[in-house]
Amino acid sequence: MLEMAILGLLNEAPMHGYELRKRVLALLGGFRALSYGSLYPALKRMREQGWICAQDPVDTSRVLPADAPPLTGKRGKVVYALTAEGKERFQGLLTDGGPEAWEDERFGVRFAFFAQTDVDVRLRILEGRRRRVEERRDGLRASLSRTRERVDRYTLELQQHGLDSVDREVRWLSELIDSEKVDRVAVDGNENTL
Amino acid sequence: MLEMAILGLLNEAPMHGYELRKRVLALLGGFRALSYGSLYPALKRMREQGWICAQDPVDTSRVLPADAPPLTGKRGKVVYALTAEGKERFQGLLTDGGPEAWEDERFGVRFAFFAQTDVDVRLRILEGRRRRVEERRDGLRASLSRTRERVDRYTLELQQHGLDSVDREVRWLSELIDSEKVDRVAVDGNENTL
DNA sequence: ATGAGGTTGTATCGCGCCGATATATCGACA
DNA sequence: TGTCGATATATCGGCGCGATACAACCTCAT
Repeated sequence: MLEMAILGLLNEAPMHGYELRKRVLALLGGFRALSYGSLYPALKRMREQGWICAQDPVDTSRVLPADAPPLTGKRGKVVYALTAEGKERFQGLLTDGGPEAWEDERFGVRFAFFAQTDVDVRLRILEGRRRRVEERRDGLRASLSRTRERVDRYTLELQQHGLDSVDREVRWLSELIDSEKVDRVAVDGNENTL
Repeated sequence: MLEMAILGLLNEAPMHGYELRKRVLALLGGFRALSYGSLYPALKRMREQGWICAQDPVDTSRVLPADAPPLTGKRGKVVYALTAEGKERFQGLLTDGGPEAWEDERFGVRFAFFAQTDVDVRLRILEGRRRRVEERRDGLRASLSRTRERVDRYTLELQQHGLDSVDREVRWLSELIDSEKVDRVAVDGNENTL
C-alpha cells in the first residue's frame, strides 16, 4: 500500500508529491507503479488522518502585475512532512509483523524498509511470505500436473512460466532467510541456534 | 482484461460464473486473479453489450410449498453463452495485434489464447512485448547502477530481484520468438527468412 | 526575444478490480 | 438430524490506474 511508502519516504525528508512519486518508483524497483491518480488522493486521505501536514507557500514572493489573468489555478508547490502521529504510525507499521505484511500488495513496500526493522520481525515476515508463496506454488504445480496433457502448448508455457516465477521467489526468500539467521546468531551470541 | 478471458472460455462451452472463475484462474496460471467483485459486474456489462446471453432456469422444476419463506433470494444458476456478436468480438480480439496486446494487463490473457491466433500476430505481439519489457529492464538497470552505492542492502536486493525478473521474462520471450520463427519458416516454405 | 518543447508540478474523473460480506442450495458424513 | 464445506450469485466500499487538464519554469534554436 502507498501509505507506508509515503510515510517511509517522508520520514527521511519532507518532499512534494512529484518527487515522492519518483522516489517510490525507484524504491520499489518496478515492483509496483504509482500514478498521480493514486498519489494525490492518498496524500489528501493522509492529511485528513493527521499523518502528514502540508506546507503551502503559494509562492507569495512573486509580485503579480495589476492586469494579471484570472489566475484560476494559482496552485503553488506543496511540501509534505510527517506529523508526530505520522512518525508514530510509521514506527507502528515497521514493528508490525502481522499476516498482511506478507501479502502481495504490501510485501514489496514492507521489504523496502527492512533496514529499519529488527531481525525477528524480518524473519517473521520473510517466513510468512515464503509459506504464502509456497502455497501458491503447490497449487500451481498440482493444477499443472493435472492438466498437462489436455492443454495446448501456449497455455502450458504460460503456466510453466508462472510456476517458475513463484519457484524463483521461494528460492530468493530462502536465501534471505538463511542470511538473516546467520546474522541473528552472530548478534545473539549463539542462544537457540535451532 | 477479463472481457477476453470470459469470451474465450465461453467460446469453448457455455458455463456459469462460478466455473468461469475457476477456469480463468487455472488458465492464467496465477498470472492474474479474478474475484467475484470483478466477475459478476463484468458479466453484467457484457450482457448489456450483447456479447453474451444468460439462460436463467430459476429451477422451476422445484415446487414450492404454500407456506414457503419470503424467498428473498430465489437466485437460480445462470448459464452464460456467447451470442453471435460475442463470437465476432472474440475473433476480432484474436486478430488484433495492436500495442495494448502487449501491455501488462492484457498480455497474459492474450497469450493464453495464442493457439487460436496465426503466426504473424503471435510474432507481432511477442516482439512488442519484448520491446516493452526490455525498456523496463534498461530503466531498472540504469536506476540500479546509479544508486547502487547509496542504498541499503534490502533496497538493493529488492531492485536486483525485480531486475532479474524482467531479465528472465525477456529471455523467455526470446525463446518463444525463436521458436515461432522456426515454425513460420517451416510453414512458409522459406520465403524471406530474414 | 520569442516561442516551441520538455520537465516540473498539482489535481480530478471514470472505471476496473479487489476483498469482504451476505445469502442460498446441495451433497456428504456423522 | 444437523452441520460442514463446496457450489453459486450478488453487492458494497474503496483503492489504484490511465487519461487528461492546467500551469509555471528552463533551455535552446531560430
